[in-house]
Amino acid sequence: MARSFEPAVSRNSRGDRQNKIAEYVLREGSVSASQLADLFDVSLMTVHRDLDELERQGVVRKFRGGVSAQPSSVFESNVAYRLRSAQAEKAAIAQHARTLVEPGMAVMLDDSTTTLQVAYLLDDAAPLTVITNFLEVIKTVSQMPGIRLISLGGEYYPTHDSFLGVPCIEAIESLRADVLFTSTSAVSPTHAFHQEQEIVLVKRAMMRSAARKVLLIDHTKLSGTALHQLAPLTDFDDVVVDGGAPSDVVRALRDRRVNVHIAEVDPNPAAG
Amino acid sequence: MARSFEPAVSRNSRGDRQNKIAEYVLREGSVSASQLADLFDVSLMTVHRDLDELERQGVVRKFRGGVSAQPSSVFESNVAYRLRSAQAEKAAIAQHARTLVEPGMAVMLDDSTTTLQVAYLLDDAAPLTVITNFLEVIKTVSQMPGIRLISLGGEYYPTHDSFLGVPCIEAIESLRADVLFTSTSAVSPTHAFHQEQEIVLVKRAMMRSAARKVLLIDHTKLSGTALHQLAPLTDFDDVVVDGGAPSDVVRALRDRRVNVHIAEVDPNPAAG
DNA sequence: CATTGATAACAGTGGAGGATGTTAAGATAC
DNA sequence: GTATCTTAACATCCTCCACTGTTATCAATG
Repeated sequence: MARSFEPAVSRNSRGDRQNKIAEYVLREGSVSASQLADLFDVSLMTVHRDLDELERQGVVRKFRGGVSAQPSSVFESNVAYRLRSAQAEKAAIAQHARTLVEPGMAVMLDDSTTTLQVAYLLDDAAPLTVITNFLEVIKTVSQMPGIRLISLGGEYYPTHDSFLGVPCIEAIESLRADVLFTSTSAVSPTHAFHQEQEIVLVKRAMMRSAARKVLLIDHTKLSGTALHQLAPLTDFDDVVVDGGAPSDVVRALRDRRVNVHIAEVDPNPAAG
Repeated sequence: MARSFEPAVSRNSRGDRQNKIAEYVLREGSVSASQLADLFDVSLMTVHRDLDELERQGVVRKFRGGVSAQPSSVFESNVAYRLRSAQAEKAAIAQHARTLVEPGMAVMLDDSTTTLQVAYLLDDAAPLTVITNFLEVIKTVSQMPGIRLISLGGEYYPTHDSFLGVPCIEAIESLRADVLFTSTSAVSPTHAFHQEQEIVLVKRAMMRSAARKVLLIDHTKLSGTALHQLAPLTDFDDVVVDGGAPSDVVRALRDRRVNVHIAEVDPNPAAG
């Protein structure tokens, strides 16, 4: 009866091609739709559909005849692209996070793809209480027998697939968790940042309600900033990054008394 | 882009056969597994799997060599069986409920299969706010563009697939809905009942927070009772039943000033 | 101990839905 | 106005997964 709690990943050929298209566009700067159709040996219609998808994700910008890399900042596009493909790193970080969980604990998870990876691994940590506002985590954990699930209510935000707002914060404030796993979109050497006000308020509330606060960050998010400051890094009891983090950045963090853990990427993820 | 929000109904052959098996067992009282395999022309293994499923639903009881109808009370088994098959009635009731919804409203839905049917129909009522504690409704409505979704948090109960408890009630109390659609497991001529304390508390909170309270009841639930009293029927602004309701029962309700609506079952549901 | 029933494990099958291509209609640049 | 690009709509194909059957092992009855 050991079910798999992995996500239902869409067929690879499509995602693969989109990744390659993104890579190509980011490298070349700009390219025509028909060129891409030629290059990847698919119809023009399929290229258009891929480009629509990539544009929706903010990786490229369409114009009549083709696409270009998001002009506002090539760096950001690059980040956006990398975000979609740091799966192995996130899995490694999640594995490390999993070791911090003991049966009987109350675990709080915020809405991020990294904490979702953690959720997939909680199956055999029962008995456990999981608290979250992330619908994808809710769907996953609700299928796990032996895990008590507490949903934080609130208004549903389709862009994050999670519940936010005042009702959510009030729900958080009446709970206490043993450990919080949270992620964010950028960290500087001193602070964690996020671009959305609503999310920042919820994450802060979660931090107030958790005994141990763990920040999960893949290395593509290091050395950046975003609009809103979330918290100083020293407010977290642990910061888990993957092995791709530059050693000087890690050293700088440790110099500032940040408790950094390095999660090495499993070189052979198939042999589970 | 008009997607269907119907449920992913499992292939009919299986459900059909299970219904027929349930029917047969309830009629005969007891039957051997090999008889059933013969009768329905499937393998013994399949019969066992069906019987496991039916036992899980509390419809039959397995013993070595076969199954019998749940001996504790044939009546209840019968109810359990009917509950699974009043789909057409529930759909008709949901259609009627749908006519009470206007764009712009805040609609509250509790956790019941009947209100889930209502949720399926809300797609084209946008803009709309939907408030619910039922995970299946959350999954459905979160896919509907233009509908604002507010999740009531709380502890997840796998048996109901919904969120209950104090956090849920507190969330309800800080909201106000224009209309509440609720269902329950049994109604007498005077009151609505439910067998579980937790559910009753949540439903009562919902009733306090809704301007208009609508009770949705298929006729198999009429003239019964359950452990806990939920509310007098006159507390509801409307009670919607399907056309299968006995006319004397309907008359009795109306004599007691209950505002009963009859939802006729669509004789040709395919021609939508 | 023998016989029958129950379950576990693996393989085959069919159907549903997603992805792609084709065609035609609509939009936009020149 | 024309040519080119884009999108909508439909048909087709393919893949995944739930369902079923078969076989083999395990449990229970007598």
